[in-house]
Amino acid sequence: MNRSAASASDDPAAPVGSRVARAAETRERILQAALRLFAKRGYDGTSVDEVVAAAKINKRMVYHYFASKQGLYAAALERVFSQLATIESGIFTDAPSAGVALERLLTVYFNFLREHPEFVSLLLWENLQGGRHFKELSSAVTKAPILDALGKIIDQGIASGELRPEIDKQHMLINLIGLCMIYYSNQHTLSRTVGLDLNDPATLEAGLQHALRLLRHGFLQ
Amino acid sequence: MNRSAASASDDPAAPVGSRVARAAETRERILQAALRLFAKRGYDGTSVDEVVAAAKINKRMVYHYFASKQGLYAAALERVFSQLATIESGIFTDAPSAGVALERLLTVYFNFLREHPEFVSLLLWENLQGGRHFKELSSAVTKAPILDALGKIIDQGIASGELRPEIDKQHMLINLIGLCMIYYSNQHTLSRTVGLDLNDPATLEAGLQHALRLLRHGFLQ
Amino acid sequence: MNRSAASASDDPAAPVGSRVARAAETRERILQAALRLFAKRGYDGTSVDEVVAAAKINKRMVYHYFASKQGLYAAALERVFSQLATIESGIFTDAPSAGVALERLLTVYFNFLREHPEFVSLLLWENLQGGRHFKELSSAVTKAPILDALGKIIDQGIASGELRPEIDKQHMLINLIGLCMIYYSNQHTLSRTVGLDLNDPATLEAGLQHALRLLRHGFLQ
Amino acid sequence: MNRSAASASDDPAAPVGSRVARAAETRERILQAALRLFAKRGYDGTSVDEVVAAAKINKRMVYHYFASKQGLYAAALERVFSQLATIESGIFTDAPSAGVALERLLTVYFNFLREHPEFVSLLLWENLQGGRHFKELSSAVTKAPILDALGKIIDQGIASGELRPEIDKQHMLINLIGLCMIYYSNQHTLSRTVGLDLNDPATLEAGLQHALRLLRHGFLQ
DNA sequence: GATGAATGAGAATTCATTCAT
DNA sequence: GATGAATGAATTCTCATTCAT
Repeated sequence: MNRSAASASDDPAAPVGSRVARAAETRERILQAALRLFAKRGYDGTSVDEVVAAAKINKRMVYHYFASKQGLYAAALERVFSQLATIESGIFTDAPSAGVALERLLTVYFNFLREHPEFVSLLLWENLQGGRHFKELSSAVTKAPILDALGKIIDQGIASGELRPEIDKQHMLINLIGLCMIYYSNQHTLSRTVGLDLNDPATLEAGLQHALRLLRHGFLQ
Repeated sequence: MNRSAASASDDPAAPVGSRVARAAETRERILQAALRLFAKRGYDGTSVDEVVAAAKINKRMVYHYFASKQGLYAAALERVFSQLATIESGIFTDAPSAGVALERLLTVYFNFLREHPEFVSLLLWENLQGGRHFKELSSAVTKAPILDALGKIIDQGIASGELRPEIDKQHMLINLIGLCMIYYSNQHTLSRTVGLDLNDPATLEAGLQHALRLLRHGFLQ
Repeated sequence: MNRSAASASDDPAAPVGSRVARAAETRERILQAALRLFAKRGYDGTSVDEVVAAAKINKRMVYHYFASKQGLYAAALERVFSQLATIESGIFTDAPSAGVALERLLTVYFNFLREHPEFVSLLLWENLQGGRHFKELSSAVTKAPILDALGKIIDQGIASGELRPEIDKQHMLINLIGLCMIYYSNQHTLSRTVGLDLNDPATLEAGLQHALRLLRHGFLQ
Repeated sequence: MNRSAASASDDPAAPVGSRVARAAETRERILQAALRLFAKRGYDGTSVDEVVAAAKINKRMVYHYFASKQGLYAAALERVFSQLATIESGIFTDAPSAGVALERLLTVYFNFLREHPEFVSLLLWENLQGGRHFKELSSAVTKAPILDALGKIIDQGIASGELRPEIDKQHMLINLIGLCMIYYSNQHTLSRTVGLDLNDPATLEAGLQHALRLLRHGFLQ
């Protein structure tokens, strides 16, 4: 968090103000502007000119650093995904039980989505486009690092009799993500459909608690 | 030919083959083409020319019937939402218990999404665009007709002691939708992230069963 | 000759001033402008904007009628080649002898090139580009219609003992074209290299006569 | 590496590996790349970036050594023309007769064109552009060195009665060049028009022989 | 109701050239 | 001498929309 995305100019080998530093800064400015605009308006809804205007750079630089609009989009996608990796650490390691670990995961993921709307947006845009660019990313970025840990937790929980034995780690992860994602992916339509303001922090908090209880107990008494 | 996809030409006041009928058919052809293209490529990714080519009509007709590209998109959105109304009937009315009713709702919704990919797509496109057009639609279309029925079911279930008392009808509906939607909204990225082919019917069926069990029991033994 | 290239608006079915007529006129104006500019500056040296400015039409019309810059170039190439077909008629039909026929051909071709600089230019540009677009043209346009007639003339001339027996119709045609073409294809460099103004009609006339004599007698006494 | 294509690094004053030598080598690499690309794609079809990529040098170097793209083109043109000077030597000096000398000239020129396609290309590009850059070259390069020798040969041939007296040295040279050049300048279009593969060495050899016979005897028996 | 030609603004991308280091 | 980042104008082509018929 204190290691900002624009780390390029923090490189000690590239002193502030040097050509290399300013170049990296330019690249980063473009990427940030693109990230914001792609998230807000999608790939087709964003023009290179808008990115250029937002980043206050010469248009040619976009092609200098990213080769094409598609390349710029791919870079933005990669950047946003690498943020997700910050979640994993410490969720499971010191959890007193499998149940607590799963609840922590739901909580952390729910809050991550709230704090990273560009992640949600880019993820959905990408899926709507058939996941084209996502397929090009290295699996280091796209693989859920949580999955392995989650598998162990679930195995232990089942073995100890804490968790129901039919639980599958892959579908469990999807369930967890679905319970969180829906509050952000369908925020605008759901707000109207169910008559709740899903932009209101209190509503979101209530949603998280509701999902946690569902997870723990199901709906049955 | 006289049994077009849409209901327009079925209007008894518009005899088949009449000018009025052909006019309605033209309108319907445009709307169907737009629906498909908007779902596939989104608003910005679809050009009026593509719709015109797909519908095999004169470009001017789009503006005749829908005034603008935005109008066409709104019509497509409305059409796709009206499909959702087909769900409600008969889910709750003859359910033996509240639990069964909720499980039925999850099942029906899950399968509805599978069979209506354009609904999923347009819904997500719309949310990504801030729900602008959705807000313009009449609440007859956007209100979840299930919500009232769901509320009664839940109230009864809680009263009878079948359901846990903290269950909230609005968040419950969101939970249900989230458990279903995630399989379609994030199909492409999740397939890679968790290593499952979410396009495979068997995988989807397993996902539905997993969600149903979670709903019923939670994860705890 | 009195059937101008812009024949579209002469179509009796399309009265002058009608929409169809004006549309054809627009297409023709674009083609004429393109012809002139491509001949003068080549494919890469000509911008669509320049064509648009010269034709005084909206840029979109170029793509409406010719789909792409390449399509426009191909149309120009085809147009210029169809002009060549005007040569053939009556060169050989009433020639008193094979020798006279060959000399007439040289003369007519030489003068055709003089009067059709765009033909020369486009032909050379096309060869420099590897003949790409030429290959796409229908053979009706690209086949030398003279070749068959020339073959007969030469056969008769050889049979009657008028012509040397080793003469080959294909290489003979190439020789004839080469003797003419060089005066136009290399006009600027040759003018300086040999110290003649190849733009001067008198010089060109002298060149034609020199080529005719060479053709008739060779250089030997 | 120390035997570069150009003569620059052979300069004894610039020892191999010295800064001067490497500088000359850089210049030469640029020139060679430019030569090849200008010949293949023409002036407008070649971008400085392509030259830079082909020569694997820094873009700034082009401007350092050649001031501008035009300067680079002029240098390429000059280089290619200086190759032509290699023809002259020894064609006429020991020819047994004027006729043999002319035939040798045709043969040598024909083969020179075959072996120097960049010469043909650049020559034609230049003519199509109106000979602009050619006019800027020093006459040492552009003057046909053969012309004087050819004049003497022809004068002697006419005087001795070997050659026809109306032969003009300038038009004669043009005739000779035309008979050769056409096989290369119009290679692609003629191949299709006359139905011969002008890329085939055997066809070219037949063409040369045909031209030689025409030169010697004309077409008449 | 239906047609297709026409428009001008804007799309992504590339151009030759210069700058600071 | 050599580097590569930076520039602004120009490139081909597409956009949503309107016009006259």
